[in-house]
Amino acid sequence: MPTSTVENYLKAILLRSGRGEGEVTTGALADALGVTPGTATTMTKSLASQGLLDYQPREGVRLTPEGKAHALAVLRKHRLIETFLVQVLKMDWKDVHEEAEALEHAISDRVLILIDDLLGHPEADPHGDPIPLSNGVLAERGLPVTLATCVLGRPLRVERILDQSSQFLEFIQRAGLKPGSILQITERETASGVVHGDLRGGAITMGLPEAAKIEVRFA
Amino acid sequence: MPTSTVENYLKAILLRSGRGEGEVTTGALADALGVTPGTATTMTKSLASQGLLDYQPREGVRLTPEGKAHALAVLRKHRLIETFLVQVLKMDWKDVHEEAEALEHAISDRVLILIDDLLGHPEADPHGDPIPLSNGVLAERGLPVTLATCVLGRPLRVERILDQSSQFLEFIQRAGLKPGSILQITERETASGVVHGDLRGGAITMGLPEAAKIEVRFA
DNA sequence: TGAATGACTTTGATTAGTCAAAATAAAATT
DNA sequence: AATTTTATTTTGACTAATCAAAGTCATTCA
Repeated sequence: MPTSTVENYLKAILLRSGRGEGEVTTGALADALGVTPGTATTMTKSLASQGLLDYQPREGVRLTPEGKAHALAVLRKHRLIETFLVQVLKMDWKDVHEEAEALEHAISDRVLILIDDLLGHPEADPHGDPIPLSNGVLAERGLPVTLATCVLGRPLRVERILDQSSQFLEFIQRAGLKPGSILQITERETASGVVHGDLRGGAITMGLPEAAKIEVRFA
Repeated sequence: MPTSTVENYLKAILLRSGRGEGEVTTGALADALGVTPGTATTMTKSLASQGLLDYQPREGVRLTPEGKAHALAVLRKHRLIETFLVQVLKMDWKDVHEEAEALEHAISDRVLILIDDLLGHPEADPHGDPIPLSNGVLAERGLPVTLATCVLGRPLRVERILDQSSQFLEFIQRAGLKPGSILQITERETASGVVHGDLRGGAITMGLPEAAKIEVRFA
């Protein structure tokens, strides 16, 4: 029974060790968790001694199989809870991340199964992020296509929003870009860093970094 | 933002300061929370210094208005969560207490309002315990009538189960004595400590201490 | 009334998680 | 290559919550 602090560290490492080589620096961890670098170093050493991750001083950390299993279980809880909050409690889309952050450490496996059943075993949460299966398998797709990299002039469906900050989600909601929405990109000006698109309902404009946070697929 | 430990102390004090004079001894608290007496003393002093309760050494503690408001808020969460787990997630009756114990510290007021709406503002949880209102009013009834004190031969409706241990709840379930059930007591042998009753479905027998934990009202 | 009993409190120590600031190592710059 | 910058680690200290064991009261009981 790891503490919620431990769970948060493991989850943060999992989310940051993407498809790349998977080494996460203590500095990045400290940033992600809002603690000082020294604290992150201390904690990683402690987690390493518990067998949850491998740690080479000044190199970074990497989850062990055991640590990864834990992290995936927490991520599964988080995403199922988000889905539950939106679909059953009709909670506002931009608030669910924060709520799930607290609940993921308090909900038992027993309750999680009931929630999963009630929801009909969803594959993705409201942001379009895939929900790990209970056996720890996370359906990771190939290289993601985003509004910053997609071809111009073809209809696209929004698949996933890669930034969970409520500020960004509010923009997404205002612009009508939730997962499932259909749009196409008309112009991309790399030099000025601006992306233009067409959406049923009107034209949209956003910056390149923002466009890179919206994953799409051919509609 | 009190810690969950603080919330547990406040709730335990509230539940134990019933209608009596309301002084709870540190020893009783230690028992209730499963800590050593010394720990309970230390904590009560700390809570007193935070203005959540009044503490006279070797006398006991009593909630201040502020402490009581906190405690009632936690109790409201606990009982609404129990109701939610049974009614929405169809969780087994005897498991909900334990689950709610964890969730009551993690669920935000925002989510609680949504749950309360979804449930239609229930007045009592599945055990029949009254749910405090959001303004802190707790509908306490007069002196309770239980199977240990009720008259014989009259139809009664089970109102409330006063023991939340899963062992006892399992007996309640087996016997068909959930809140709402109708029965009558046919015989009470104080000397041998046994109570006999009739229930649609058959006769029941239990000990006096057990009978005292089942609150009833004329059907 | 004067010990004995039991309840409560103190004391000293421990664990988890954290920070601030000093120390060190590696990388970048000149 | 020497120096500066930046990232990381160490050190010492702190808070919340806890325990074990020693100390203190007040009450019973003889």
